[in-house]
Amino acid sequence: MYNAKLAEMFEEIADMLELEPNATKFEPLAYRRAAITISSLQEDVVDIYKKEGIDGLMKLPGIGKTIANAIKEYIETGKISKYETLKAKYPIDFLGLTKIQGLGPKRIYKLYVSLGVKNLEDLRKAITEHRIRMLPGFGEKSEKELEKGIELLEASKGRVLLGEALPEAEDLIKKLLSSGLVDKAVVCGSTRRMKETVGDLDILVISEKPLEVMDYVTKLSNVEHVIVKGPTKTTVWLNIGLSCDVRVVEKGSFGSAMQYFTGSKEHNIKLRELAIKKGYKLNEYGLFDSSDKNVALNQDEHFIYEKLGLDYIEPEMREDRGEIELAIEHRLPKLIDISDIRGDLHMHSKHSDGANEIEEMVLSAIKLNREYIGMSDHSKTEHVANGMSDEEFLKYFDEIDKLNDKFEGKIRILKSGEVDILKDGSFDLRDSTLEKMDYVIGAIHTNTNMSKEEMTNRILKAITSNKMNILAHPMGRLINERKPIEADWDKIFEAAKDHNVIMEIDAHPKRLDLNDEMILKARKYGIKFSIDTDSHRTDELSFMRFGVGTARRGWLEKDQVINTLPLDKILKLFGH
DNA sequence: GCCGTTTTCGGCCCGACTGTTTTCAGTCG
Repeated sequence: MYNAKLAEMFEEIADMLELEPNATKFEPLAYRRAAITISSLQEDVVDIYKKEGIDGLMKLPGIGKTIANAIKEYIETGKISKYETLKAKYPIDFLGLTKIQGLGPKRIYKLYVSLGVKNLEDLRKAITEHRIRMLPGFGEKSEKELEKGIELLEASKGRVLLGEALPEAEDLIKKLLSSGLVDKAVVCGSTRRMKETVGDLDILVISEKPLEVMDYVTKLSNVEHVIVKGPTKTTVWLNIGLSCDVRVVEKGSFGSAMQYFTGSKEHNIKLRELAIKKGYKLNEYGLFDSSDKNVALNQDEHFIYEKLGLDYIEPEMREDRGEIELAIEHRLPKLIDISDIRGDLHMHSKHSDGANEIEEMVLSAIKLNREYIGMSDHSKTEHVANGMSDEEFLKYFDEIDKLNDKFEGKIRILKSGEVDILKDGSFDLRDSTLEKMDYVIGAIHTNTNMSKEEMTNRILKAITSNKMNILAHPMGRLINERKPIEADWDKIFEAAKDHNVIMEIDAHPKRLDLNDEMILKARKYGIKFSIDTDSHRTDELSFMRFGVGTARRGWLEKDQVINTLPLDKILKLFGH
C-alpha cells in the first residue's frame, strides 16, 4: 500500500515548494490537497492505476495530470523526480520537524540556513546551546517555545480514542456550565463528528464575559499548561495527553460558529466555496451577503445549510465524501439515531471473560430500556478468555432460560455465543450446540496473519456454511494497537448479501469495527448491520453511542441496522 | 498545480494568535 507514503511525499513537496521563490503560493496547496485525497482513500492507488491507468488517478479530487504522473512514476520506479530534485536542495526532515507546534516550512528553512538544523536531534542541540535566540526573527521566547514543543510532541500519545476524548469533553463542558460564566458550551470538531480518534478537543462557548472564561479555562485542574491564550481563543494542554481549544463567540454567531468549528476542514472549504458562488461569505461569525450583512444572525446550523441551497447535513457526515453533492440534490440518507436502538446482540459475562454475572448485565440493559439482549460468551478456542465447551454452553443456555422466566415482560435474553472461526473456516462448537442458539456470532481470533487469499477463503467458508448469522468485528483491528486482517472485502460482502450474514459494527471504542470507511463500502452491497457493544462489564453497555456514531459516519439508516427491530421481527430474521 | 451549473483563464477559505515586528509574517485549525 503506497497511499500513506505518497501522501507524506506530497506533503513534503508542498513544504519545500513554499520555500521556492518562483513557485506560486497555490502550488503547495495543490500538493497538500492531493496528499489529503490520497491519505483518505479507501482503495490502494496501485489498484486504481492498474485498473484505470492515469485517467483513473485523474478522476480523484485534487489530482490532475502532473500529480497523476508523479504517482505513476512512483509506482513504476519507486521515486518521484520532483521530490528528489527538491530534496537535494532542501535536505531537511520536514515531516518530523513540522510536527512541532509553531514550526512550519519557513522557520524550518531559516534554522537550516543559519544553524544547519536538519532534524529533531539538530534542533534539540541548537536549543541546548542557546543558538536559536541569536537568530533574526527568533528570540529567547521562540527558543523556549520550541523546547516546549518538543516536550509536547514526546508527551503526546498521538490521536486519542473517541471513547476517552468524548467523556473528557463532556466533563469540561459540565465545568464550564457550572462556572456561571457561560450561557452555552458545546463540543465541536472531530469529537462531535464522532471520528474514531481525536487529535484535539474543540469547545465552543457563548459568554458575555470572554476574558473571564479564558482565565477560568487556564486554571482548570485537568489543564497541564497553556499553549496560547487570547481574548476569545485559548488552547490548553490537558493531562490526558490531548490539547483543547476553547473559543468564545457572541450569542448571534452561535449557529455559524458551530458549523465552522465542527468541520471537517475539507467539508468547510467546500461549503465556503459554495457560499462565494452564491454571493455570500461564510465564516465563524455568520453568513454575510454582498453588503456585508449577516443573514444568519441568531440562526442555527440548519439555517446556514438551507440558505446555501442544501439539506441539513448531520455532523457525522461532514467529511467531503460526497455529502454536499447529495444535499444539493436532496438525496441525503436519513441517519439512524441512538433512540432507534432496541437491543444489544453481543456481550459477555463471567461465563467467559466478562466481569459481571448474566443477571447483572440484564439489569443494566433494563435500565437502558433495551427490549432484548443477546448473551454471547466465548467458545473454547479462546482459552485466554476462558471460552466455553459445548457442555458448558448447554448449562449457559439453562441459566438464560431461568433468567428469562424471572424477567418475563421486562426484557428477553437471547442465547448466542461468540464462536471461533477456525483456520479452515469451520466452527469450534458442535452443530447441535449452534442449533440451540437463537443466533450465532462468528469471530476470528486466531491465525490473524494469514495471507489475503487464505483469510478470504476462511471467512467465505464460514459465511457460506449458513450456520452463522453475524460476523463479529470483521476487521479484527484494535485502534492504535493491532492492524486489521487482510481480506478481499468485496467478495466477503457479496457472500454476506447472498447468505444473509450480518456485519457487526462493534461499538467498543478500541474496535469500532467495521469502521466508517468499510461501512460505506459494505452498504453498497445492500447488506445489513448489527451495532453491538461487545460489553465485558455492565457499564460498557453505554458504548452503544460510539457504535451508532460510527454507523452514522457510514451513512447508515435505521432499516439497515437489525437491532432497531422489535423482538418478534429480529427472531423472524434469525429464522425462528 | 487544480478546476469549472458564471469560467479552459484566472481564480484558489478565512480568521485568531504569537513573537518580534513598528505593521506583519508565520503558523494553526
